[in-house]
Amino acid sequence: MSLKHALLGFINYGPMTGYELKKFFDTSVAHFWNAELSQIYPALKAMESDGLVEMKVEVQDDRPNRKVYSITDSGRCELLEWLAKPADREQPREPILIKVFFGSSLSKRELIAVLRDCADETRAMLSYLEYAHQFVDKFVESLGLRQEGLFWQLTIGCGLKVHKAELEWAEEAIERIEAADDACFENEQHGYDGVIDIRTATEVLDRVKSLMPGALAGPDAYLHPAGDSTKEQLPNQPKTKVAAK
Amino acid sequence: MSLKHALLGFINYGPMTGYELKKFFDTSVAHFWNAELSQIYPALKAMESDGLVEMKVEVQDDRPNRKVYSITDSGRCELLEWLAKPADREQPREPILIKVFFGSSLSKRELIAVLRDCADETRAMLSYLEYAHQFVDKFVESLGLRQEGLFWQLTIGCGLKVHKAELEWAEEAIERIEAADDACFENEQHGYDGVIDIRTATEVLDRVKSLMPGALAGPDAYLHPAGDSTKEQLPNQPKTKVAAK
DNA sequence: AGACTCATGTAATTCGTTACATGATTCC
DNA sequence: GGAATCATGTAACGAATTACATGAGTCT
Repeated sequence: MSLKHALLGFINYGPMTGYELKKFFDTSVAHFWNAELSQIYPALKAMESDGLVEMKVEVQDDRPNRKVYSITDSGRCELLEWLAKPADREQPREPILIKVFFGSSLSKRELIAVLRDCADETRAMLSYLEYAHQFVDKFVESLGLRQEGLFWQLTIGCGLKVHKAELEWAEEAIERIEAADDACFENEQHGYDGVIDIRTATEVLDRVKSLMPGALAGPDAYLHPAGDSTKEQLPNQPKTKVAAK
Repeated sequence: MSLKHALLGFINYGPMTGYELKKFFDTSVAHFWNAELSQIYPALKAMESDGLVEMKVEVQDDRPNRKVYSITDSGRCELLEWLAKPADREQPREPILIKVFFGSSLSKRELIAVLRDCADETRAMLSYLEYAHQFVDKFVESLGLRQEGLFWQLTIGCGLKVHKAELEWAEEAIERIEAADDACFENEQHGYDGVIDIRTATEVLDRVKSLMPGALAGPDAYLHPAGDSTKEQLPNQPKTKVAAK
């Protein structure tokens, strides 16, 4: 669970309330992690009963009381341990690619509209990140936190690089689709039994698979760790199934 | 819900069972969408009662019966409508960036190890995608489906571009961190009250925000749609909050 | 007058993963 | 003999979003 560790990370900067945590999330890690208050409050409660954080109520008369959370030794330990572990990846989910994948069902015009929209959103994201870059500079300067600045800017740099690549792809895709033969589109009006005979397709799938051993066994199959090279196999050396993880 | 529409997309190619759908998922869209059988089966049931697909049982004696789903007119309509709508984006969640963000708590060595691991996984992903590219070529050729090939390869092209960018970033980040001052690391042993005074930080946050109007109002604030330019505002022209979506 | 900020939450629902269950057949 | 393939599912759990609830104070 990354959320709890992200919260721990912020609380490790100094004691905070849930409300403040939400603010920091929105102004710093929003481009790669989001959290709603309705998720933060229960998470803090759970972390408290796990002994990772401690809570103190600050009474206020004009406003609702504040519940200030600070990190415990156990929490700091847990955080450091988690940070040093290799990061696990979330399953990527890109609705835009589903649309492109089944693009043959759309008209050329429609598919291009979808991609243009995607490109626009990506451009908006890039503007945001450029702004965020300057923002962090000013924030870091005002508080005298040059050390943290390096890491914060690295995460923004990642976003910039990746989204630039995405934008380039979308623009290229639009060009390629514009150049494509009209016969590629709106093919839903093929025969009623579908574009593909599934039995045949499944057989071909299996045949191509056996021609390209290891192919599509999942990206993990292509990992050849530097350390233990005992049980790992390269895709060109077929044997049994490649087990990883 | 993209899953149902992805399923519809495949069933639109031709009638299939849940089991076959899982196979097609794993060998074609796995790099941007995953689905478990335990999710596919209930989804198909729901789609059937929604009238998007029809089911016919194919009795088999040696193996369990097959439930073959085919798309209905209503389902095809729903699919086309969904495909033509602008794609919504999933909230990105990148645990690796959380680790980099809080990198000052780690030692230089530890942080670099985490990033190297990330780079390795990205390289594995790239190998997988290059393999997948060839796989699709052979598959498309064997079945005579040049039209679909264009779209399928575009999705792989996206993965290649984006992951290459990610890898480049990781390699650059490692260099930058290696070059960084030692004082940037393991700063958890600062004063007990934390690295930052949260009250001050919050004030600075607000001040920088007011200096950079529109900043960090979220990426949507940077969208200037070509069509209706009435209610949209650019970040340089501060007014009230920018509402979007 | 209306919206936004501060400050806390709960409840319902959706989406997805992991684990469990069954059982014949076929491949190594 | 053990694993994988074919073929169906259910149940429990976890993560995240959306909606609902409260209420004083401040800003425009």
